[in-house]
Amino acid sequence: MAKSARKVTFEKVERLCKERNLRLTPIRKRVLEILLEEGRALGAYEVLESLRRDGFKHQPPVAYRALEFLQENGFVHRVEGKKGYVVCTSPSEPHGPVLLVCDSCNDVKELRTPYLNEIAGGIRSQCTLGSASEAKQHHAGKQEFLVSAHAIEILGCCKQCSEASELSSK
Amino acid sequence: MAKSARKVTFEKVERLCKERNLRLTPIRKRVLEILLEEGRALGAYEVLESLRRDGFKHQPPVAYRALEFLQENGFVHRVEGKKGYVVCTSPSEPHGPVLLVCDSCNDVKELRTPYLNEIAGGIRSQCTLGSASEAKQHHAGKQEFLVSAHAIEILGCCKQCSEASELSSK
DNA sequence: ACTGTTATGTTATTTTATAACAAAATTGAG
DNA sequence: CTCAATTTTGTTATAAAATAACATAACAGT
Repeated sequence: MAKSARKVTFEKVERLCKERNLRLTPIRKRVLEILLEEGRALGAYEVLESLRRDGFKHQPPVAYRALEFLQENGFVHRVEGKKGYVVCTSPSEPHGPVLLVCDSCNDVKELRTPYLNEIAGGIRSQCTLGSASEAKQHHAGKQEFLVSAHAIEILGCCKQCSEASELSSK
Repeated sequence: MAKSARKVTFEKVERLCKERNLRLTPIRKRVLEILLEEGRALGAYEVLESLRRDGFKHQPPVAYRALEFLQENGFVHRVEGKKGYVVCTSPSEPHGPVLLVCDSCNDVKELRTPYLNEIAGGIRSQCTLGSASEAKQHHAGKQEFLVSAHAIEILGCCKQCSEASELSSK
């Protein structure tokens, strides 16, 4: 993520916290910065190590609590497949993420919201039907499955890593 | 999962192993059975506990190795959000799963393959473009992101649990 | 039967995550 | 401001999930 984009995101989160009366305390702010600076999925213990270098307290709960706060309020996403966390690129309203996760460098790119809704909507609409009897239930106002959230992680190789491996194989 | 469906799935995996010269050893077979019997996402240590009850060896690597074998060959899917594993309902050819995961009972329903491909195709087609410059790269045969796999997990509440909580709230 | 390969047995350790409770800081009411 | 309630932080300890490493056993092909 470019430096200017980092700043924009950081200020957006600060603004959102004020609007919502959330306390963006020094630890929470620093954890957000750490994630913004790295750009890739960071594990809680990697965050912890950064906190240690910055002179913050660095027992596991310190990082986990800050990450929990940021995640609950939609400022970061958990990357399940990497047991890590990345900054959300559109924190204005909560959403399930669609993440492109690079397997070699852990870089994460979040797909933009309009497309996200397209996918999520498609999934949601499919969840309630599929056969004649299920369609009937759907019409009766019953749901097969009540969707509350989703996690979509696409694994692969980012542009940088593709190019790097192309070069090295020559 | 109904008993007959379990049997069908089990025999399908046995057949696939023969076709592909894979060794479905007693441990691997038993782990598959355990997952089939439960139907929901089971953690490695839950599998291990079942193995122990069945008189099998039950150190962690025993379960992890069997699960790794089953996963690598497309017979089970990992449920990242639950740190668990479920049996794949269409193991004939490898695919990234689309899973409906119940948050209260860990029941997992895998969406059927045709729909899966629809989603996956949608995601794949979106990965290469998005802006004019990216579209150009696409036409030049370059990819922004090379997709190798995906994990799509929809969280929510299954029918049984919805009905149960409806009853208890009356 | 021999040999290379694959799978299992086993111990130990690493990595990830949370429980529990005390102390400090912050907020809001009076 | 002062007090009480709430939230956040500090800290210790432990739980839960996953893997490293290496020895032994089983198997497959020659």
